[in-house]
Amino acid sequence: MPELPEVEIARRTLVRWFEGRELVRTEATKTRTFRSGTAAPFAKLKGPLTKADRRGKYLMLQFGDEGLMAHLGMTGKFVKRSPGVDEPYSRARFVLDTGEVIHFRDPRLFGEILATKSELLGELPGVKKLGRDPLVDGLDWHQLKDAIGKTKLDLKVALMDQTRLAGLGNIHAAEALFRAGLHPGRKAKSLSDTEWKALARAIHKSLEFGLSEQDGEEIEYVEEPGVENPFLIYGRAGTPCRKCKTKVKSYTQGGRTTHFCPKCQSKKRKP
DNA sequence: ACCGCTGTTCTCCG
DNA sequence: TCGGAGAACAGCGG
Repeated sequence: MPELPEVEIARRTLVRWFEGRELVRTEATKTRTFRSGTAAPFAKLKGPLTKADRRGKYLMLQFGDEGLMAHLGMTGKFVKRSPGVDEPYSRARFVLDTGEVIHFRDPRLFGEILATKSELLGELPGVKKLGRDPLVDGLDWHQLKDAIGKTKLDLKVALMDQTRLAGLGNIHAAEALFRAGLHPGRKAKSLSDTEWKALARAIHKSLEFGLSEQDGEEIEYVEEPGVENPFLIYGRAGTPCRKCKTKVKSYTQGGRTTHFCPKCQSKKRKP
């Protein structure tokens, strides 16, 4: 259920898994995962992983001239398994020269894989429309203001609009707003420069935190019983705010649940 | 049994 | 053209 940090970790993990290895063959199960394009280019993939890029929540892998776009959707993830071990909800498989298999596992099928010529990866719809990526392109407060400062959208909705800014999802948009002390329902165009600066910093902090949280040998997003919610505001409705103890509230915004602290994130503009 | 969900895209409407 | 709401995709867990 990935946002930028999880996708970036997936990218790094894939690079590690492919290091010094060759892709021997691919296998695809016929599902919605391959909803665009044709099967032929996917079947052709082989050899060393020559490039692994990420833009927003999209992964773009290259095996020489042949490329692969992968989007994890809500429940997609890559896992590496020993030969012969089957993986529930495996939608695509990458067999390495060691015999190990990297599975694209995706129960809900919101994710997508598309193979095409490497040079066409950047032209794919979805990829092409992406806005600035805070890690790949950098994001200072001027750039942030340029990206979302003109829209009438609610601030949180604007932050999640992948065509304006690529990579933030429901969690990290909420986290960044909490760190910046901004109400998610503020209009994006109403921010003061002080607030833009705070928000730009907060975005970087949230993403950094996400990256540090997720770093590990295996990409693992599964919530385990007893493991505490690592986020400052996301998923904390009804519990005391970590900063001020005020009861955290939530409401629906752009079809998604937004969590915020009414005291720390007042609607009042800070000049 | 019903609801919600770390996402995207589409449609319908004003 | 923009923005808002709702649906669709599909499985699982509370």
